Amino acid sequence: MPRRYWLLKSEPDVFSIDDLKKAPSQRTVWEGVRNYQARNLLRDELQKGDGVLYYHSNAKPSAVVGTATVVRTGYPDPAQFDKKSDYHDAAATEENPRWYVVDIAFESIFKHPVSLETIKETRALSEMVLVKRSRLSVQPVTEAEWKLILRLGGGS
DNA sequence: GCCAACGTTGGC
DNA sequence: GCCAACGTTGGC
Repeated sequence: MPRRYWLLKSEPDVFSIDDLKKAPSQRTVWEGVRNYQARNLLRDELQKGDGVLYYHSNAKPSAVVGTATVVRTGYPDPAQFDKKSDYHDAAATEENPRWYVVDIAFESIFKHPVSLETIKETRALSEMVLVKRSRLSVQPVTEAEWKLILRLGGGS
């Protein structure tokens, strides 16, 4: 399987790319996804080594702000079993987990964040899931989209 | 902070 | 299985 590409959304107030850069080993568990379609992608599709566009949603401005790498494939989200967590799910059990996570590692912060506005204005990016189905928080990205966004981001 | 879009729940 | 009610996301 060749390397694939994904876009992951996070609100910077909750967990920004700077938080990822400062995290231990510059890694994090991508916890808290509570949408079935996104869950299926995390559980079944994201592979070690895949590229991640890190997107800040609910931000000023909302933008792709850098990149990360998948470093561990899907496994049950520990937070669903944690009664004290905001992400606790009473219907989930260790035998029958409902939600999944991957681990990602920091890769780069763009010199120039690629804003949603720019993405909408760029014809070659107009088919991105981000534009078409804006609410999905884990999305596939094509290789062409990946390359163009990295170019627009101007490196790290 | 508003609210449109969209996903989920649950009664029937 | 339909669909109204409700909750959440996320751009603006």
